[in-house]
Amino acid sequence: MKKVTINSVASHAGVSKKTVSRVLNNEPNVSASTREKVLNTFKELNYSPSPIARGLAQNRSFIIGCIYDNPSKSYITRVQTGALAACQENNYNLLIHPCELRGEALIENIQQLFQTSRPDGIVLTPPFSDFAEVVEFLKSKNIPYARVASATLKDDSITVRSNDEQGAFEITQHLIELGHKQIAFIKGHPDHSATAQRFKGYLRALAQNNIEFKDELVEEGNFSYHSGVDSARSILDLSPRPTAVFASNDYMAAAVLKLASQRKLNVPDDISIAGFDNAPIARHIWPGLTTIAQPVEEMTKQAVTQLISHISQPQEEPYQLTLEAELITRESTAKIN
Amino acid sequence: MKKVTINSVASHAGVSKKTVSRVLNNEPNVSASTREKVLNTFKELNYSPSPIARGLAQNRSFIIGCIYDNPSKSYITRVQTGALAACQENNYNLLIHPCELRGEALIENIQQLFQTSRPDGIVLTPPFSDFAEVVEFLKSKNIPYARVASATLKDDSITVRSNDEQGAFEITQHLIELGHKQIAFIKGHPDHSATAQRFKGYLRALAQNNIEFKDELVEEGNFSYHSGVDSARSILDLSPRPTAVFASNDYMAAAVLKLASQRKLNVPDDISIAGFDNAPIARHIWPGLTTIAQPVEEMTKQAVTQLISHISQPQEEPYQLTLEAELITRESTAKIN
DNA sequence: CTGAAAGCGCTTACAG
DNA sequence: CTGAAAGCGCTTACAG
Repeated sequence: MKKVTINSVASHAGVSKKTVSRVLNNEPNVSASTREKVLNTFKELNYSPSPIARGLAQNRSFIIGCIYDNPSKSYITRVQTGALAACQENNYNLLIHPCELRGEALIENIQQLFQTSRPDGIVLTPPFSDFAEVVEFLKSKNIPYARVASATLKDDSITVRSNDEQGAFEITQHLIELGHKQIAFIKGHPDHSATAQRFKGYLRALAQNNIEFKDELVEEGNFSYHSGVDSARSILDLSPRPTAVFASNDYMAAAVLKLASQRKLNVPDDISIAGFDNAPIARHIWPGLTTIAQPVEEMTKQAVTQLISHISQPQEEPYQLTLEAELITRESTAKIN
Repeated sequence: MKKVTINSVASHAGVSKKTVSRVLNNEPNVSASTREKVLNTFKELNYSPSPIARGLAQNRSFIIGCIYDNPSKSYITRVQTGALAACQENNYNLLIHPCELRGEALIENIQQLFQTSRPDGIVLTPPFSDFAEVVEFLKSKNIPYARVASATLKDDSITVRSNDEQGAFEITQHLIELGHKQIAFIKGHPDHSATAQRFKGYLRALAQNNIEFKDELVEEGNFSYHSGVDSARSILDLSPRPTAVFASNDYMAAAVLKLASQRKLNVPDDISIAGFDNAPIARHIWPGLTTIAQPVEEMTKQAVTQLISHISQPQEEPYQLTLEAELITRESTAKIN
């Protein structure tokens, strides 16, 4: 069977291919009868227009590329969910392209993406949202992009973030209100802007309550479960042992919980544990983790929706939005004994 | 700045565009000096060929589409990891396209994908790997596809599976060897072929050890954590309470563990719990879950690698491979008290 | 309301 | 070893 193209349809329907194209794109200036004739031919020949040909003619691919390098798989899943929602609403498709932030060939890797495909726009997720090198590259290539959860890099592009500093403040405040003063903190990945933001929120809450900051209570993690295990070990070995631990994400908090359980510590009676992100694991373990719910799906959906609308008609005003995070209290935090 | 195309390069280098195309594609029959001249022009003009134009001319997109509908996010993440590895090795890109198996418009949804993009091939993951309607559709459209973890549907296409029945047999055998006879079982999603396979393995182990099968020990889950909670409730309410629970995946097993912990049951002393998949959560919780490690990434990578090679040159022999699953024992299972 | 021509940026098939 | 022509399947810009 031969491939059916706009030409087959045109000749079969006895019209020009321009008219077929008009019907295809719902353009005006086609008589009702002609339109119907063409529509029937579509069905008869089982015609389906080639997106590649349209792409070449219009210089568009209807593809959004998602660039990420994130130790938290569940974060990526949520990003994808949000991005897909926006794409589906707009007849776009989503291409995923993980990159290694610290790889030798980051920019080459992204260039590679554009050599093999040509997304109409890129959604940048942490840590790339704040990575000047990548942002500059996209700008130099004139590729539309949107940034999710950026915090530090000033850039007049589409940006949707949540208030990490405030979230970290609130959860620390929550621990303080429960009577905790010795609150250990596990930092996230140093390349992620959220890491500094969450640390800031922690510091602000301590300061506001006149609690002395102690460097020995702070551990360097990297958002991975594994790094949480290492940090937990150091923290639980401290003497006196802190009465609470605030980890910069739920994976690391889960690691603290696991290690504490292994050591027969009772959570929250012996030690309170809090996380960040409201990842699935936060409610899948026992006790459930007190955490900060970030609207990751919503942030990404908003960012991609704006990106797509910007692609069709570039806007003057850059779209910048900050969504609020929300404290979720579960069983892992309690009043100090 | 004007867009630089094969024409700009050709005229700038003083050759025909066919020659430029030859250099681009590393074809022979270009003199070393000409090749170098063209290569230099590439750099000088910062030329990057248009994948869309090439796609139209070659009728290829260098895109693989991944179709899925899976309640387990971590499974999807692993599928993506494997598919991406294969794509990257072959200069392909990965498009993700979730579908609702039970949505009214499943086929329309997939058709939609082909109206907005045109992947060169499709990788089908559970439950679609065994879904005749989808397979038939792709076949009718002459779209190359590969199936991951299919178990029941006979189809002479590229298929990579793991031995779910044997894995389930082994983990049940493991529980039996620990002295358990009252082993509850939580089924997976009825639309997934793995569900029946895992149940079969459970039954075979019981039979082989002359343990009577009891219907009341079997709960219907759907692979989601939430369904695990419901099933766990019923199981823990049984009297006498089973001494072990084998859940068809780790999420549901984690749910059993959480509920047991909430009820102050000690795992594994009061009750042993086993899962399936070796999802991250299996090692992130305490006690760690005894489970079956399935090589999901490897299965998908193999499937996509074969798919891509089949796209370039269709093979006669269909590629069919079965990988073995492996029992991982952790702290959640122990000798019966 | 309709269509013929040119073009998107490449490759294929052929000629020399 | 090199290139002119035609074509991939659409859209754009223009003419009527």
